[in-house]
Amino acid sequence: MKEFRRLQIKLTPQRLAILNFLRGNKSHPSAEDIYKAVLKHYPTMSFATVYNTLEALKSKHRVKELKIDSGKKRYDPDTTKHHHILCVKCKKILDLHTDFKLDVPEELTHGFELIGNSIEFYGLCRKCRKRH
Amino acid sequence: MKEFRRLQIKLTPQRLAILNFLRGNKSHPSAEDIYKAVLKHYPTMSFATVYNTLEALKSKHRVKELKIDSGKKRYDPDTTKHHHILCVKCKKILDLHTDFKLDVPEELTHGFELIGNSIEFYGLCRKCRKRH
DNA sequence: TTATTAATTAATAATTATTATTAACTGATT
DNA sequence: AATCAGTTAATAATAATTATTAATTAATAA
Repeated sequence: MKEFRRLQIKLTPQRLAILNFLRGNKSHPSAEDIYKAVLKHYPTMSFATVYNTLEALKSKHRVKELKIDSGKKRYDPDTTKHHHILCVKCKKILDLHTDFKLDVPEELTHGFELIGNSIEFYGLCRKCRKRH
Repeated sequence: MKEFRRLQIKLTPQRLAILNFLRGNKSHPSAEDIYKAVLKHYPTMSFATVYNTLEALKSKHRVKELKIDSGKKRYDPDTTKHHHILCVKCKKILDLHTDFKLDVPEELTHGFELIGNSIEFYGLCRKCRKRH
């Protein structure tokens, strides 16, 4: 649909399926999560297509890759500025919509041209706290 | 040496070699970087030992695992509170020793018990800026 | 609408990073 | 010096991701 036309990438049923799964999704899924979910409705989906599509969406800033969960990438369709909390036990990720001011003094940037930043919080979610 | 005795893990030449390589090292090496470097002086070193030792040092809070570089873990022997800047092109990581106050309003934590946080900056280093 | 073409799919192989297994070995304690 | 528990290192296994490529398909132009 016109959404994809705006993205300047080809509209395919596979991509539509992935985008539909991601739309409004707050679970911060991994590539595997996406693959498994979309597979149900689209049994010929391949892993390569998931990665291809994520790459396309990433390059169009329609999805953000999170590095918070070491070992695997997690994806977030919400590209507005916000941060995350990871439960170190169950690996659940929740959003944290607050704005933090991070002013870096020029003399500490080592000559870097700063592009962006990300803030992650680590903790124990309610369920995992109960389970001791 | 007594350093290791304090760590309550056995002193072995391999571990000593790894610790010596890490000591004061500001390059934020990956496991492979460490392996290759130590291999020069210690040709029987195995990858498993690098990972074992890193695990041991991590559990004793003598080294911190960084998730800033997606796809691989990087390690930092400086465990004092500080942050990092990653060059998105050459993947160089530099330290940023500034303190940022991150007060998270209770009502936004989703019931999480917060343990810690980390802040990463992304940018282009001087060299990579020049190389357009 | 159809033909063309350039991008995409999906099967598969390859790669990269990490973890697991285990027999031989070795440092620390007795 | 002997014992033993922890460690090494070779290797296999796993997990996540990227690369390859022939067949397919969406977008565009005729």
